[in-house]
Amino acid sequence: MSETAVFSETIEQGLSAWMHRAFAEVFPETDLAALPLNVVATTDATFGDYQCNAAMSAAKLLKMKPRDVAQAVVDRAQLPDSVAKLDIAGPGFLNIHLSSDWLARRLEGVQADARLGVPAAGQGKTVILDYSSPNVAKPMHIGHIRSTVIGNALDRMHRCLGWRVLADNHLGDWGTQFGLLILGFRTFADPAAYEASPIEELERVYVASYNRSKEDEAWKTATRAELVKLQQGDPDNRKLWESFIEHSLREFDRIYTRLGVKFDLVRGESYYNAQLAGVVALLQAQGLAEESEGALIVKLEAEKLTPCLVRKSDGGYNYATTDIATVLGRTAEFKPDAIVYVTDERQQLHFKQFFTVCRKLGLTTKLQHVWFGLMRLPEGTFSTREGNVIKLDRLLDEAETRALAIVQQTSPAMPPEQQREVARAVGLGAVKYADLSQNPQSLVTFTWDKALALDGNSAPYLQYACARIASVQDKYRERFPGGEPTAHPIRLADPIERTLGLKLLRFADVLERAAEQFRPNQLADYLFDLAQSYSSFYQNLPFLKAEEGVRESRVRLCALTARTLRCGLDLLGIETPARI
RNA sequence: GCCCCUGUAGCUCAGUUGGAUAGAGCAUGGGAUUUCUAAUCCCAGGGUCGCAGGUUCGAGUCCUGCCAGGGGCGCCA
Repeated sequence: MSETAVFSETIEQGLSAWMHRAFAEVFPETDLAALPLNVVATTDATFGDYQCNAAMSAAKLLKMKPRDVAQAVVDRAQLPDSVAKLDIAGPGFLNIHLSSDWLARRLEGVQADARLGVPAAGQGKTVILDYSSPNVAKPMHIGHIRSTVIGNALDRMHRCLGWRVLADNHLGDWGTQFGLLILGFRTFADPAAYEASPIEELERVYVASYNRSKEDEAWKTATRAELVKLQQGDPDNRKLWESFIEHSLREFDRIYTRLGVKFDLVRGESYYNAQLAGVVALLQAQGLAEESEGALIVKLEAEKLTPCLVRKSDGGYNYATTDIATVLGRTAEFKPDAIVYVTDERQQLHFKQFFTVCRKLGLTTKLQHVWFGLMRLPEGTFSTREGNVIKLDRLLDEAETRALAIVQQTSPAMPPEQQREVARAVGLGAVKYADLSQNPQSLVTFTWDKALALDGNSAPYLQYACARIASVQDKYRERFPGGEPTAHPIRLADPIERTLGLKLLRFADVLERAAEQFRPNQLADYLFDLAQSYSSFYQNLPFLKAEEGVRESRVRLCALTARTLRCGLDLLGIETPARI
């Protein structure tokens, strides 16, 4: 959606602006700028379509009773074309009833708009999204899916809103693990196995080397020496390191292709190596860093944070230094308005520390840590070292297998090739949706049944709704050849179709809020709600058998629903097969 | 010991940043199909929002304390 926006504001934004004007006109002597005068959708349709709660919060400032404030607004506010009725309920709720005719015209406008009524809120702004970021030489497992899938949804959502997005895969391609890997590789690796299945072999080597380091001090020292050699540019170690990265990237790319994830930049930690000494020098020059126990730290006592370590006592640098160098590099090169990191909850303190250090360096770019709950197994956490990981490939395979069984059962007439294609989209969609429909910050315990749910609030339900609509459109063309739905106006006569129309028009508001709050689950919730409204509409109202005019209006609502669902699912990285 | 997060129906989870009678899905019970894809729809039961105080017109949401679980706390990332 790169076209110029037709709609400069959403419905909530339009109504909120109206309420601002109304309050300013009715109470010109009081400054209400600090109050939240925004309009939101009602929680219950019986109250109306949208509501404004400002009268109650303004009451104290105005030294009036909340109901009197509301009454004054109702008495004196000019109703815009969109509003049919404004009334008061309870302690002072202002309930807004939109004109059905206005809604219908708006729906027609949205249908004609390539951007589905979504304003380009991010036009001219740049955001760098740092997500996925797996460690080289380790397999991608179910713990990586959250960062990848959530990050990619945020990526797509921001692009849709007109942002210039730079998705950067900040690979873990530098650090202590390479000492273990290099020595381990020379000692334990099987070249044939490495050729055949590089990551698996590297994983085996890593675990063996790690285990030995725990019981063999000499081994541990030797791995450190290999790391130092690598960092000093030793050609042999360098060559091995490059080989690890190359093989890992090939494997990662295969999974990213499978997941439909693309990055604009793949710059690992090693990309910033040359800048690390300069970062530390800068911190020292500004008097921010000081020596402590042989290491160099930035004290953050005023911020009530523990110190941030920027250089180890052995002279090596660690991740805080790398992250600072990365921010400095990114701001210099791309001038972003925001940099967003998507990682698990364990890194909260680290980001607080390193954001604070960035502020002390005078950096003003918005820095945002979007964290999500760590994925656990029912029996506890998992790790490569423990060897109890569930690999991402296996999860995706299992998803497709389960979906295929259902496709074969419900669509036996479909050609096998197409069944597999549908099962692929449905299975992957189910896995992604299971993650995206949840508040990112909630704790997640992995179970197969939960991750692969194919019924209820799940991607297949939404995909099914899309497939039904495609079928409706086919039937329409078949039975009414030459019929042109858009030649007829949209009407919202029945309450069920009015509800559907109202929900369709909320898309832009939901998308903006979900992106602003970095919460794809708000979009997922909305899509499910929309699909439920559609299913109810589909089940309870005839359209192909309705009279001309009503029929076309309903077919248009179907078409707009399909586009909204497709667009929304696409923003979540979920495909919608034409048929299921 | 200190800091962060989580606690909502039998289970899995939402809850638009303080709004109206706390909502979905799964599971359970009942109903709907000669007609647009039944992976559907309609209806019902099911709640001390961890516990106790506080703030105010109004608290699942904010503040304090406690309980339970998870995570973190300078040389891993």
